[in-house]
Order: sequence, then structure tokens, then C-alpha cells
Amino acid sequence: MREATLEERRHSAAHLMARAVMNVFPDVQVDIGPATDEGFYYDFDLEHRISPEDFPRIEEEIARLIALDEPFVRKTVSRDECAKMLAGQRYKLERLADIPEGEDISTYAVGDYVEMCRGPHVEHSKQVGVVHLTRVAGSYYRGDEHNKMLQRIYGIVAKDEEELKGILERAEEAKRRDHRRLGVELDLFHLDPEDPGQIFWHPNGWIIYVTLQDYMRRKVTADGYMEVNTPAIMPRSLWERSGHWDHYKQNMFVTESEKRVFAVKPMNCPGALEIFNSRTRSYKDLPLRLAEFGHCARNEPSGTLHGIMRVRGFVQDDAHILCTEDQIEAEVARFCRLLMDVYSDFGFDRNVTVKLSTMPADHVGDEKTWAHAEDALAKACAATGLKYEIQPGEGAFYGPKLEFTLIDALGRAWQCGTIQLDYQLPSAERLNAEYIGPDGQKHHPVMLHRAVLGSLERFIGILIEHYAGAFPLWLAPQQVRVLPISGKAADYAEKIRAALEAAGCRVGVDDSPDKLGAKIRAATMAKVPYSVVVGPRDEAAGQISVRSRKDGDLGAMKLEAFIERLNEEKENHK
RNA sequence: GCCAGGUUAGCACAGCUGGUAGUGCGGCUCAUUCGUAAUGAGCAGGUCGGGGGUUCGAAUCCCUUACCUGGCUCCA
Repeated sequence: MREATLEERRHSAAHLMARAVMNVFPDVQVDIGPATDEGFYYDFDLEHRISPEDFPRIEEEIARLIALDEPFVRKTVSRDECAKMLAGQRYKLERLADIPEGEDISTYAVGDYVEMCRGPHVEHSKQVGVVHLTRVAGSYYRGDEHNKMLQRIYGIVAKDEEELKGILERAEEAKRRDHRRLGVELDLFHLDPEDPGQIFWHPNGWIIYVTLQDYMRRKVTADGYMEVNTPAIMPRSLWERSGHWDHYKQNMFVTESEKRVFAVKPMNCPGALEIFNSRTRSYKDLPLRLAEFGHCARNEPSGTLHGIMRVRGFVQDDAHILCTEDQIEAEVARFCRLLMDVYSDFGFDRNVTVKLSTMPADHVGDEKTWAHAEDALAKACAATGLKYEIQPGEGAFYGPKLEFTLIDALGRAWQCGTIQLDYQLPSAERLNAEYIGPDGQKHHPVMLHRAVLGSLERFIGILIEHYAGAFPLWLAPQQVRVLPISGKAADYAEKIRAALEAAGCRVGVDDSPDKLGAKIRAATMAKVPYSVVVGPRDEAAGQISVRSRKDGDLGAMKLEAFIERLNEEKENHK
């Protein structure tokens, strides 16, 4: 017997789970659920509400079915035969109707359980191994929120109990890296249930925040942007002209003053155009790159909030580029270079994927303009050698966009960067941005909305998990901690601290009465990059004993040598 | 917003079928002045998320509400 692949084992585990659920809970309707990267899932429609409490019963039944070691038998059938087999099974019949005419329809049978399925499957059920159910979830039928919600059960497969233990331990490791947990442990921020979706940054977290912001400020300024700032609250009339009132109102925080309606900005673009429009512009001003760390508020549905990754108040590293149509390609290419440059400073895999999102159903502007805009983005992409895949109908209501997805230390994908093409907002129907061309006539510029990090909050959340809380020197809230060996070394410790601070270092002293071992433990757990141990021996030699978070005890060295090491490390973003 | 599960001290959690709240870490106080991951002793922290109900009695059962978690939909 040949060895079963992981894909086959996941598929077969899903079948066995479906069969087990049907054995445990009669009168169940089953929808087809594919395998996922991590395991498998299946959607069910049944009266009984499944909760994790039911897992032992279902798992027991799955284990029993696996132990039977029945063969999975594939059979190619005609459409009519299949329909007959699926009689009364609404969900599967709809799936069957979706299979194009002329395509082979196959079924897999294991024991008395037959299912329409493309496969692949194991040969015998014992090859599945061990099945562990992980969670239940609601899931709209076919992913459409207007449809009935089915009950989804997720599970994983392992070769044996030992492998399962390993998988569960790895999941624990990911949990340990969770930014919400580390945010509390490292005292970076807190979230108040009374004010959902809003972040309270603590001193440690705010150091990371402003350091990241300053870094981006330097990057964009060096890349030809000018930084601006626009109001957080703007009048309804402006949002009506921009089109947001019609297309985004349900996500906006609206307020009123002296009978006028205002809204907290969910996006920065209208503000940028107000600046563009504040005086007559020439084609010589283009491309005009206006950067803004703009605080936005979006009234996201409560169920979508997640730590600091998905909040209601956040700051985008936003910028708007006003340019002519023939400048688009060069501007997009320029942006791609900036983005790759920034991502590499955080040690993200250079394997960034790009997605081109096209016209959605809810959109403004005519289809011809859209087609032209999509074409411009695709061309710009090709010109910079970036490969992209198309996401049909996923664009913003005002234009198509490119989305950039980075890969973190755990191999997880995060969509952060984006550049969106917009012919609408500068148009006469919207905010009417104009410049005088070489022909002396008025023209509307094209607007590019773009962000490298996405939002500072979300990006920091990603960084916390990417680094597991152990920030590189340049981002670490406390970079060096001086550990006097006892009270007797207090004066020398203070001298060293002052010297490091003068050298531009974020440094503190642990003057607690603890023993050195305890101080080292505390510094290690706080993930401080460097500890400097000082005692009478160091003072006599005019040196310091350095301990690195990464490499442990580095031995004694001169303060100047240490500062040089720090500066080099900061500069290289190590 | 939808489905499921949660909410007990600053944090992590225990508290079985209802009988009046505990453990570890952290914090504070005192003693200890110590050379590379935990010095010792003592003390203080909780109207058990909010509201209502059942009951002689509710952290525990029921209803409701807010929030959190995991998914779905959406999205930076």
C-alpha cells in the first residue's frame, strides 16, 4: 500500500467527520467543506447546536470509523446517477448543479457513506491517522451573509498521538506570541472594554509607535513627499461631495454642532485634496506627493474587532499622489521600491505578493474609466517586474487597487501596503481638483492613495508577533538596562547610565535590592536587548560587562566600544 | 452584524451536581548588598462584567445586556 499524502488524509478525515456527525446527530444536512492549510473543516446544517462539548462524542465516533479501516472507493458516475444518490440533500444537489456539463462526476464511498467528491482520498481509513477537532464556527452558506448560517467544525489530522502533541504545542507557541498577550506582558498598551476598538498606548508601546512613525517620516521625506495634516472632523457637505456619505456612511462616526452635521474622517483623501485645491496648481507641481499620518475612525462591526490589528481608531501612513496619467507608471514603480525597502528593514521575507483588485458592484464612475484605470495599474506592475494576481470585484468604490502582502517570521501572510488609483475624487463631480496644463487649459489630475504599513497600529501588532516581543535594538522601548551588582555599585551604574543616555540610548538602571541573577531574569523577560552588569571589578578596570539578549554574556568591554556596537546595530535595523 | 464559547485579585487560572471565594505570578513593606535566568519573611488586593429572575440561600441555575475569544461576512 502506498503512503497517503497529507491532502488525502485531510480530505478523508473530513468525510469521516461528516459521517460521524451524521451518526451522532440524525437528520443532518451536510455541505461540502474542503481541506484548509492547517487541517480540514466541514459545514453542517442541523437542529442541534454543536458546541465544543460535543467534540468528545464526535471524536470517539471518528476514531471508531477509522479503526474499521474500510476502503475509500472512487466511482465515476453520470449526472443523473449522482442526483439520484443525493436525493433530498439540498446543499450537495446545489453543488452538483454547479459542476459544468461534460465534466466527470466522481463519488467516494467509505462503508455505507457515499459522497460526491473530487478527492483525493486515502486508500483505507486507518491511513488518516489521528483526528482532533479544534473549534466550531458559524459560516454563511457559500460565504454570502444573506444565506443561512451553517455550523462549521474545524479539525486537524496527525499521524499518531505524538505528532498531534507536537502540533498542539506549536499552536501554543503561536499563542505565546499573540500581540494581545505580549502587549500586556511588555506593558505596551491596553484595550478598554468600555471603549471597544480603541487603543491606550502605554509609555513602552508609545516609544515603538513614535519610533516607527519617525522612521516612516524620514523614508517618505527622502522619497519626495511633503508631510501635511488635515482635520479629524469635517462637515457632511464635504463627505457628500467626496461620495463617502453615500458609500461609507454606515462606517462613519457622525456628530452634530449648531445644527450642522459633521463626521470623524474614516479616510484622509478629501483633506489632501482640500490642500491641493487651496491654490491654483500647474502641471509643473506634478507629481505632488502629500504624506499624512492621518488618524481615522471607522465604526467597524463589533465582531470584526481584533486586538490592535483591527480597531475603530487608527493612524494610516497615508499619502496621496496627484499626477498626470502618464506619470502613473513611474509613481507606482517608485512606490513599490519604497515598500520593498521598508519591508526589508523589518526582516520580512522579500517574497511579497501583489494582488490587483478590480471593479466592485458598488462603484462610482463609468466602466470605461475603470477599465482604463485597471489597465494602468497592470502596466505599472509589469513595468516594475512584479507578478500579480487578479481579485475580481475587490476594488474600492472609487477605483482599482494593488495590495501588497508580506510574510512574517511564522510564515503568515499580512496585507499591509496598498496603492489605489482614483480618477473619481479629483473629478468635477466630486472634489474638482484641477491643474493648468502646458496647453494653458484646466485638467483633472489622477489621485493615487497609498500606504506602506497600512496602519501603524496594525503594523505594530504584526511586528509584536513577528519578533515575538523581542524588538530589534532600534525599536526596543528600553534598549539597555544597567544592572549594578549591589548597592555599592550604584554610583558607577549611574555614571554608565548617564553616558549611555548622552549617546542617544534608551537606558534604565535596575536598582532593586535583588541579586544579579534575578535582575538578569527580569531584563530577559522584559526582552531588553542589552544588559550592562557593573560591579567593583568593572569600575576598577574602567569597563562594563555586557550581556546580550540574543547571545548571552559578551564579557567585559570599554563603554565606547559598546556604544559603537549599539550605533551600528541601530543603523542596520538589526 | 451572524454562529459558538467565555467574563472570578494587576496578570494567568481553580472553584464538581447551588451552602457565602482560593492558587501561582506580580505589587507593597521589612531584612539581605549579593558577579550572569528567581534571597527570605510578612502584608494588602475581589459588591465573582452589569441588570433581572428562580431559591431559605446563587460565582454556580434561568433570562437579559455589555465586552472578549474563535470563526463567517467585512476590512487598514
